[in-house]
Amino acid sequence: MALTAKRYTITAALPYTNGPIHIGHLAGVYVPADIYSRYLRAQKKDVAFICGSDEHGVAISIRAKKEGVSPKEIIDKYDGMIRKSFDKLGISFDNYSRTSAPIHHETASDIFSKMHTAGQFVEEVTEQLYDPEAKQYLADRFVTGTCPKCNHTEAYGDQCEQCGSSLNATELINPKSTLSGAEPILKETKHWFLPLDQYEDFMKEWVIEGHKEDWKPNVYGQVKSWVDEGLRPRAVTRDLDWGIPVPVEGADGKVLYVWFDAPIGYISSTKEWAAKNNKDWEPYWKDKETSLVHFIGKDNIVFHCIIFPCILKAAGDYILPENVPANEFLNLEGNKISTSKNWAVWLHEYLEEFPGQEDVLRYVLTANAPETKDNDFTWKDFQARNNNELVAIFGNFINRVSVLTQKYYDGSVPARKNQTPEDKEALEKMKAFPAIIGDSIERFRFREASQELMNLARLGNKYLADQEPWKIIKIDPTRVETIMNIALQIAATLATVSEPFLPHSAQKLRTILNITNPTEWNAVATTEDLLVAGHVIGSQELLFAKVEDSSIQAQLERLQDTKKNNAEANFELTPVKENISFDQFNAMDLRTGTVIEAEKIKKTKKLLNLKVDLGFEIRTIVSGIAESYTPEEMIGKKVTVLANLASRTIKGVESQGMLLMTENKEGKLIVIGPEDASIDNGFEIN
RNA sequence: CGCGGGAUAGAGCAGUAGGUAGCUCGUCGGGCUCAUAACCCGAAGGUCGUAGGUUCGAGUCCUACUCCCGCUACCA
Repeated sequence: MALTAKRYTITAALPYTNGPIHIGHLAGVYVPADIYSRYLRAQKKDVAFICGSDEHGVAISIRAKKEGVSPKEIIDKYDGMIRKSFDKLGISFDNYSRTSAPIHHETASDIFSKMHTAGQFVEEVTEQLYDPEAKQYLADRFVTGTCPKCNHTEAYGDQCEQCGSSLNATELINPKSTLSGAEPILKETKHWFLPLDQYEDFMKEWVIEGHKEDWKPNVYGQVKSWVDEGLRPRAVTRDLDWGIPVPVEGADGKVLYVWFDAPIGYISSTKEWAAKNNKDWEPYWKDKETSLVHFIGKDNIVFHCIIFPCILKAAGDYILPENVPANEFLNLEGNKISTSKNWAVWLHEYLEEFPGQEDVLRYVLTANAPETKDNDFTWKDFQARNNNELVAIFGNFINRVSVLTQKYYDGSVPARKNQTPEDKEALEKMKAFPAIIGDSIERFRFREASQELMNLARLGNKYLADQEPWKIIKIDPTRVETIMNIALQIAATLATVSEPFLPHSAQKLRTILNITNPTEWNAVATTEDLLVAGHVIGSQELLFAKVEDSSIQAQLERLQDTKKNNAEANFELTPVKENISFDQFNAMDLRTGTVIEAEKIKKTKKLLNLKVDLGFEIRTIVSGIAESYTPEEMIGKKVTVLANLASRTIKGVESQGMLLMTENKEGKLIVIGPEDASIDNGFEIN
């Protein structure tokens, strides 16, 4: 146990107010952060658990434009929704702020100004692509056009997904802005850069040397790779109209980059909290005896482990994070969670559909948390975890104890008399649990901690099964008093140690046991009687409810519907292209052929290397269909080939033609080929 | 392309100084009946991603490769 810090500042990644909260966010960040914070409070530590809505950035601005509303309407909607659902789930933030709040604008501007005055930024004028219609500078990703290498017509400004080449947006042929469709122009713009290259020594000493042992491998490895590659200056401003104005003269139309302002949101949220509670915020960010911990998802590692710490370092007299326990990602029923595809379990919907079962979600997401690698959330697993663990092990133990106590003693806790070695062993094991669970939590192993919690309930069940009070009561009623007393002590221990994981259930359990002052976490091991003899427990009720097949079925059906709806929504016939002359048509040489060999091109997602028999010769053709067809499926397939397309070398393979394909509603590519078996290879199509 | 993480029983995971492969759920068998058909005991089930190497001995160290995820591209 090494909770030596004087106080703790715990942050959870600021949710982006571009959509509601889903299970991925919860499993990755909010549930573990909440368990950690609740545990620290149980340890009587001084804790500030800080979060807030992240409301700036280009995505919100674009979304507002598309929906024809103001950015404020978007952020107000989701900020409200997110707050409410967090609250219902029992995420115990000490303060939840928002980056559109005046205090945040002040704080972020202030930090920027100070750094600017101290000469901590580098100014640079660069040429960037600009959409004259949308009146906006464009990130590379927002430009599409024809790939100069493979002629793919839908290459992105940074990379062509067909041939895999990295591109510069300026290289694209016929570039188009994805915002307005206009052709982007180059325009000069000035930006402020944080010279991260000057912080390499600092990063090496602080993380590479200093946190080799205590940071998670995924976090440490990621940081190390960045530092080893060499850090480059990073722009901290953007040309946008939505965000915090750059507080420097001549910076009209520029705002702070969201990744500069968002983490500062932790500081402003702390300030807001301190002001409300008549506290001083500064020790929580500046006192060396404060332990700062950031809970985030893996996509955020570089910002929280490199950029933000460098900002804190540059801003002066701030502390650095003690640990950044980033989690991996959670998938849903085998597919990536996606806000835009509505492939998610939304917290606000869950709370309505599973009323009173907030803790079930908390438990399932903890027990199956993506701590070391991506994990999969399935409704079947959700049901199993609830019915087989929470209900069958934890809930059932409590019910057994409560029923027997009511039955034998009218709810009054009996006294402990002569103890057998088994009794003593059970009590000893029980007393060890707070430390065991605490140790796991302190090492950020929440999955393990939740299993230890369950093991305590198992201990209770086993003790009852071994001692068989329902049998002994007929032979030796005095002995049963001791047995039930011990079982009740275990139940009371559960009431204490389950609180960080299952706060609602812990409360319910306290009601069942009629506990008003629960034994403190660290006192369990030293307290003789958590429930004293004569204490009258409350009325019997079930701690957890079963999840029926029907409600799981309903959730699965909804996901099926989502898939269907997505397919329908994305289905859009492209308009007919401009007319071409007969000669142009005639210029294309289309031939029938048969695939005779097919293999996946290594290190690519989509490419197959095909050998196609055209009758008069065998062609090598590279085709981007690997996500729709396996090599085995392609072999023997009749296909249509554009035979006189200029050859291209893709991934080192010379492709001599192109297969004709179409795409179905699900996005699967379908080969267009002659179906009639009488058609031989090499025949012309016209 | 580069870099990081992961790959261990049907599923989810431990295995962090190299020495006979463990846990939870599920499955099968048994016991019990206080308990939400709950609980307790036992069994089956793994060539530890692939191929080499170091070693008396490798899930654990080295090399190469394969697959999944992420970062580089503001989705935790």
